Amino acid sequence: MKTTPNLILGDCQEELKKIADNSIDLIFTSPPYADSRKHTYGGVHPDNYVDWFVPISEQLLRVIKPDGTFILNIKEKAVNGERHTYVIELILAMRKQGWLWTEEFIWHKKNCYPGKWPNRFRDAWERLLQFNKNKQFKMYQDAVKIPVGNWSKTRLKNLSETDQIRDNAKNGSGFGKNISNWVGRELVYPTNVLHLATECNNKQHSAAFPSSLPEWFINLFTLENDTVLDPFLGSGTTAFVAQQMNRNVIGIEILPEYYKIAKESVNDLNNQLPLLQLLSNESN
Amino acid sequence: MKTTPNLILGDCQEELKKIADNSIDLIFTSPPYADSRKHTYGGVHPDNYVDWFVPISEQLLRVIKPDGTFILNIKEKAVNGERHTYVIELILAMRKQGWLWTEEFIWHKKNCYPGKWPNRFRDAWERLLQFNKNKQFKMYQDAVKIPVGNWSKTRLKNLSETDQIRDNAKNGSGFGKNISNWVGRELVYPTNVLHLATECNNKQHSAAFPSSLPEWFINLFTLENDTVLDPFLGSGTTAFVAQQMNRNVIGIEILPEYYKIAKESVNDLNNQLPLLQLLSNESN
DNA sequence: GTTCCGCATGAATCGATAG
DNA sequence: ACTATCGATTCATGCGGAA
Repeated sequence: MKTTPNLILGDCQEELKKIADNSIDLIFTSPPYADSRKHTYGGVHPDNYVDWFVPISEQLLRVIKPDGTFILNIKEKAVNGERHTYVIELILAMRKQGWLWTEEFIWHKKNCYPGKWPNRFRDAWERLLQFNKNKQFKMYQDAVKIPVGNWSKTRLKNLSETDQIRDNAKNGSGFGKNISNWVGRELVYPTNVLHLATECNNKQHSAAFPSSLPEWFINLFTLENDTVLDPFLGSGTTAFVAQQMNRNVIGIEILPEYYKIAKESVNDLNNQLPLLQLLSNESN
Repeated sequence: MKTTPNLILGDCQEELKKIADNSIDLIFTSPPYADSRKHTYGGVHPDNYVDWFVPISEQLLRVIKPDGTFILNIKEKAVNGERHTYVIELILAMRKQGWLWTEEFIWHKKNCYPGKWPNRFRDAWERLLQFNKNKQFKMYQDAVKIPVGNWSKTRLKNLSETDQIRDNAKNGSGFGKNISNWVGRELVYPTNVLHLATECNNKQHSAAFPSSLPEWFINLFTLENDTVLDPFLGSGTTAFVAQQMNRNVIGIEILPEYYKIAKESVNDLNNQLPLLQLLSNESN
């Protein structure tokens, strides 16, 4: 039974306090990056980022189930010619709080646009930090198996490497269908590097991450009817995907304009459920 | 003019002291990972790793030129179900020494070690931490340009005006990336994600990393006749490649058996220079 | 001379067992 | 209780031999 998503307009620092202890199976979020969305979120300065986040992660530690998982999508900015250290300092601070730093996944952004700076290349990856409350946690590895790599040797030899990797892209034209033919063949477990396009399907608003990113972790760490929390909802990608996957959703967003977008996108989903579920099945 | 590689048998902690200040253009090294090569290197315990490395990085800071670069290939182990924090603590410690943490490249290992565990997937990436002495450093970006991939070719073809507008609005920095500038170009700059396979199958000496890894950074950060240092030479991949690329080489290795392998491989190179240069040109 | 198949081999990690 | 060792698990790669 699917419940209506619980989308909350408010400051997550306050709203999280209203959530019960040990009630969340998965937290997936992409907090506002330091100093980037200055005009929208008030712009947390990199030097203050850890102090700003630690009270929030303390609440997250309280509300997550003992066998739940927290996935934090984050990447440090280059400040003054250096990578800033607030992310790695945050890891150390959260461990002091009691979080276990279980793993670090890499999101390799395949299709970011070319760019040039005198002293660095395009940043094509982000961290997906996995934190847990305990060493034992739920993980459904079979839910994210991928086709065995041998196909590159045998069948798709003529295709270029970039073409072969395009299986993750949503624009399932062309080779997407070819790959689906091989899915039934043999499946292997993936690695801790995710190849995903940055493209977002939503035409109106650009999300911070593609829907396949939360989708992958929701599959990996939750079952249907589990509860997914995103304390920095943004335009609502996590909530939309989780709802689509028959998970319970709690989302918190401080900005009315983003909240409105998220709310509408989830409402659309509820109204058009049959169609969208069909599409989702097709894309699998 | 190429000089004979200066390969030194000894403890780099001592041998580094004999190298002149501000004399090295690029340091590329892959130190023994914590607790791994126990049988060979004596196995630095993860908890002691930072204390062990800091005196070495202090020497490296002394010998590197003001506009030189230090690339550190490293990855934390999983200890007790968690990723250990010695790598991120090392970054903080080296910054206190005066190093700038300029960038973090990702080496995505296409063929990583197999295995299955209840709580994690296979580890398919390693860090390539870039440190510099000053904000201004030498970087020859054109030397590592890559042919534009098929994906971006098709993407650029289909690029609509709204796509450009949306992208400019997204980063909002006013640094509008004019995509049309890239149409028709043969070569583009790479990103900070490197996609390489490990060379696990070389008969005699299986290197920790493929030769294309040091090759890429040597191209990026040095010119011919510059000096490359590897204080943990191992089987000598860095020295071999640097010598092949007409760079001066200093390599330090503490273990006689590895030292011997490195020495022989570089000697082979010197004797068969014409052939190997031919091969190297062909592989480019 | 090609292509194909079999096979050994890794910067691994966990859990159990032994001292 | 804490540390050290060992077996089981798993897959991309490149070599060598065979068709």
